[in-house]
Amino acid sequence: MTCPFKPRWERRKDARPQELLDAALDHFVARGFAATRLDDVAKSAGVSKGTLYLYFSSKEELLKAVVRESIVPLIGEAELVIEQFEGSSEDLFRLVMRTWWDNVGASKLSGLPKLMTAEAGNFPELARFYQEEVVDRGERLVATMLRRGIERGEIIDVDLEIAPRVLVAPMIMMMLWKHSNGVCKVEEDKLPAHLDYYIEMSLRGILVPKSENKEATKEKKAANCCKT
Amino acid sequence: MTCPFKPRWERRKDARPQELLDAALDHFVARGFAATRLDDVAKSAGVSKGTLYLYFSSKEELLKAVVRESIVPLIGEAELVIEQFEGSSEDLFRLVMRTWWDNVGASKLSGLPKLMTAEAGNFPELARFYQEEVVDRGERLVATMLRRGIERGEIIDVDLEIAPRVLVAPMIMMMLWKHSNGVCKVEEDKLPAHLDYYIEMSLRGILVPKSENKEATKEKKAANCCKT
DNA sequence: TACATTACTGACTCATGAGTAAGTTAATTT
DNA sequence: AAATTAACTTACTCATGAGTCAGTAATGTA
Repeated sequence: MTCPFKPRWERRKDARPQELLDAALDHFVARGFAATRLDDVAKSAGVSKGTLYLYFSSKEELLKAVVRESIVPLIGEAELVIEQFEGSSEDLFRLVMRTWWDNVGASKLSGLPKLMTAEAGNFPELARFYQEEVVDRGERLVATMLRRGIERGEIIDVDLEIAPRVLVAPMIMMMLWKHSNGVCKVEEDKLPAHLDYYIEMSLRGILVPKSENKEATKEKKAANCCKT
Repeated sequence: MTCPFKPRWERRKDARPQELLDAALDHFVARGFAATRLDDVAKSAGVSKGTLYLYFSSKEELLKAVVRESIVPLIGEAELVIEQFEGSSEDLFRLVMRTWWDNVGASKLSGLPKLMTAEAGNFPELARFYQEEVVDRGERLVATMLRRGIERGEIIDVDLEIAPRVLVAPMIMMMLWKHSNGVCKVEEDKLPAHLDYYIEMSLRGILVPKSENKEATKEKKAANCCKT
């Protein structure tokens, strides 16, 4: 069983925390907080439960760390994109939503919304943290994008408190679907089509109608402009 | 302590199951499956844990019963509304969405999506049941409504598989917000405004533009037609 | 190569809560 | 009013898994 040439285990103080966090995210997302066993998390990370406790003082602290460590980098990037962008609101909206999906929705980080939805009630402090550092910041981000569009005369005069939430909802739902095995089984390969559809429909809901500028080429151009 | 004129407990075989289901829904929604104690559920229903086991053979069976008993009546009504409706697609859409919110979103049943999102992974059979009897049926319902509108020339030629999901997503999210304490704390009293906003924005996304029929009264009429 | 350090293990304790069953009391029948 | 039924309670068992800690082995140092 034991190979005489390889040590039974290695000392890798630096790598352990991140490996444990990765494993923990997987388990928490898959089974929920209460139902995940720290023995399993440790095993997935290739260590024993005792080691886990060297790096995280309790199950709850582990959960908090998972949430904290995985969201910090997410929002910053998108904020930069919006600041620096030069083109039309239409293109900016597409860019931001697609980038967000590529970076978050398509990665394992897409499990966070499910985790927070399920566990927010049991961890009020953690919920507040997530609320402030992810949800609020994300909404402000979309509001900024909309304000820019309104000022440029490209987006209708939407409510900057409500519109971001309505716009963001389908994106969050797509992430939830990915992780709620069986509930609303959107086939994995259809999610990109969903994304396009959602983006174009949302745009029709907020853009100043083209017909107010130009009279020709109206028809149903907006409906299938996603097949670039 | 014990009043000599009232019995310490009553025999109410008929009322117990529903009272237990109500209490169970509350606890499951608030804390998740694994974290709810059957002692607490029983206490909320005014009985002891032993009594609970007279009516439900296990914790899992209780969960299944909660989901089954609470969703059956939901969809049927809406299906009828759509069949019988005579007016425009615009009005039908508003009617269906508002009715759904009043009957489900505003009641404690709005906790079901959260519950299923969180626990689907741990209960595959239950997830399949919910998928078939709630999600699929709901999507078909919206698709029927859209098809009707397309045939009447009032709604653009949307994808009948994808569009319903995108349209329904914000509604589900509103229910999730209500029950994820702290995460995206939409103030309870703002939800109706949200609903209106969501409905009108969705309509702009799917309706054949007014300008194709009539040329005057374009401006931004759609933007504030929710203040009937 | 002996020694010191510490990352890591694994077997333990102990609290919790699901499920059980013997006993109790309300209601019903004779 | 005594006997019977069954709805309900209470006190129990037993499995599970979070958290602990004494011991072990990998690595660095002299």
